[in-house]
Amino acid sequence: MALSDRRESILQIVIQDYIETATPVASRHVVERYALPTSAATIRHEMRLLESEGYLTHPHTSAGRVPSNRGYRHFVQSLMGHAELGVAEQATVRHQFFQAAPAVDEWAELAANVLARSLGLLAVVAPPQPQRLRVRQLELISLNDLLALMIVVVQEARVIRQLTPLPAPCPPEQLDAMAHRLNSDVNGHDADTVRTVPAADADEQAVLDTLARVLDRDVERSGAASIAGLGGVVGQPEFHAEPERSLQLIDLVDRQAITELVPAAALEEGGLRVLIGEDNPSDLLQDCSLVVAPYGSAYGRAGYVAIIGPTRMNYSRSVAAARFHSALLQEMMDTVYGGAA
Amino acid sequence: MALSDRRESILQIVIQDYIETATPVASRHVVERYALPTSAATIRHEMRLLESEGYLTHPHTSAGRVPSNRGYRHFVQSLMGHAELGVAEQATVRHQFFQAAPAVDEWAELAANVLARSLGLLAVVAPPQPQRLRVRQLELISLNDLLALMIVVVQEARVIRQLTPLPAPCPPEQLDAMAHRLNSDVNGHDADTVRTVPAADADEQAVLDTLARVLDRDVERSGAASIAGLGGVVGQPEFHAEPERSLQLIDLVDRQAITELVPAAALEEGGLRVLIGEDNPSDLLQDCSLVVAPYGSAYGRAGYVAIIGPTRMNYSRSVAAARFHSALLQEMMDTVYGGAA
DNA sequence: GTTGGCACTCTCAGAGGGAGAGTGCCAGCG
DNA sequence: CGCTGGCACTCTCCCTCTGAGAGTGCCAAC
Repeated sequence: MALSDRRESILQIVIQDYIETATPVASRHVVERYALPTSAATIRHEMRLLESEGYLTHPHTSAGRVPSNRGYRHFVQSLMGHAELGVAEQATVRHQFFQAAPAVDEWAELAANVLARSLGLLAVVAPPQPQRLRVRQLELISLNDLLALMIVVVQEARVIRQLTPLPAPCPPEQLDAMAHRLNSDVNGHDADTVRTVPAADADEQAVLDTLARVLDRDVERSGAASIAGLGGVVGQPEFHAEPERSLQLIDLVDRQAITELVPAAALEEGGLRVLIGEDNPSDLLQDCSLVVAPYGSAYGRAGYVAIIGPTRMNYSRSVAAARFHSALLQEMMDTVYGGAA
Repeated sequence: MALSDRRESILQIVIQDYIETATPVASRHVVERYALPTSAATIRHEMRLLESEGYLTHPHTSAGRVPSNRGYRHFVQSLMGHAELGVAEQATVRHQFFQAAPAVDEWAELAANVLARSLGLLAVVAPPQPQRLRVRQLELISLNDLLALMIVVVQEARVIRQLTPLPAPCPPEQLDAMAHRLNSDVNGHDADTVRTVPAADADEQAVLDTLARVLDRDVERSGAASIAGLGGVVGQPEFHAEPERSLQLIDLVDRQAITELVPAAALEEGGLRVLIGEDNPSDLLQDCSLVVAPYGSAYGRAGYVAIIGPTRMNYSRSVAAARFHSALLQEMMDTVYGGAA
């Protein structure tokens, strides 16, 4: 059922006002604040119809109107338009990335921090997960005769450090020689092919075993997402009323398990998605919304930029910010990896 | 003023009971639960004296007794004894460290996680901060003609990654040659001496500049502490009553600024310290206690293991765990760096 | 020094009541 | 037919009051 123009703009006003004030919106308030040419009674009448169509709700008889999830969904799809981050803000963010020029692994963290600060919501940024890691350079640093620090630079622009025990004593010069010898053998190899490289002695075997293991392990671990903005989101009024929910969320962030909240299905299509309330599979997010923007699918399982907040979040800003950051991360990855995929 | 034996044991019972139950301890409860050979009235009499001496307090007339900060302090100094972690628990933790054999930078994170889980409190583990970083090995990986990924292995067993723009186009082979050339020039140098190395051309100058900058920058950054257990600590009953305080704490953790709460003075003496309530300089911790165990002072500014929780924390377990983990980290650093300091 | 008894104090939870905020509806008007 | 002002109605919120319960403080007796 299509909504009349006036009804749509009233819906828009109610939603925007509620997003801003977090208190139920009264008919009189709407008329006064937005200087509408109608009376409160008329607005009440329209609101009543909007409610019967499922776009608004009523906490109790004598309260103002609150958007329903259906209302938010309509707002996101048709009403809010296609906002972009302001030019100045875009420039500031780009500056932070290119000026600080952080290490590749820290892009996600920087992005999460910037997003969390600017939106006051929870931001989760997960880097793409390569299917496999290929060795680019192997370094062995002797710590003592029986222990070496292995440093592996992989083609996927990550660096892995790992302590490696050596079964037979191996002085520094010998270790250097081994590293030199192995480098040509393992260059470009992934975990599986590293396992087929023949070893000259027990120490070499130990090094190769460790190498294969860390290449496998880091494929898993690389999914480690950066999280920021917990303080902002649990400070939102909707969390004051329900401390248990805050605790659950805090615990999830604390255990770095927040990624469970982002359903894999949301990443498959490749585009930006907004999950509102019960759209979320997780119980914890039944009163929350999730904005997900995937990126970097060319480099393995896609990474994403996600924003989590109460359903009463500023969708316009959130969507614009998520879109901008995912595009920026995509652009930076393309610069660094080139067509490496 | 010295306490009689009986009064001391009553104080001990009250503190331990309160630590366990988090509710004010009544005289009758003490007699019944601990099967004392006296009547409740006698206990009341003793408690009254303990209160007049400042070891206990009274939330209100008809409530049981609660330890005062002075009481906790006396408990920590004289009553709780010198507990050690159980042998089985020690073995489990050691196993986690040696089995997973995480990279050096991840020790702190692992320690924080283990501590937080086992104590249910906030754990902060900061690695020692070297005064300066010295280059051990420099790698340059060509991303395109104008952009290189610099990887610096420093003697302090850390690895730094940094994107480096190149003012003049530089093909991969040339970059390799430059890295090779520079390696002998910068080996063993710190930021200051790197700045004195002469450059052959603009690209080399750019690389050296970046190198000096990151060596400086990472000295700061290496202080980045690992934090875990936020969920556990804000779940404690003392935080339910004061949501603002929880929010402040959450925000501090979120901003990674929790290290501000650990006063530098506590690290100077070198031994384990317990700061109770108003011992803490921070306002936020007026009702909390902090257990700090420094380690690794031989490798720069000392790192530490810190436990933060309500004053009603299990001091015995916390102190034992902090002591054990700081010793373990010290031991692991000694293994890896040898006498490198 | 220890004990039982008893009055006293304070909290906590639930009930009641008035003020305030907003709606729903109706009758009248352009 | 849509819009408007008016008014009754409902629900929350906050304040107060009250009774039950928990523990202490003190006293007189052992």
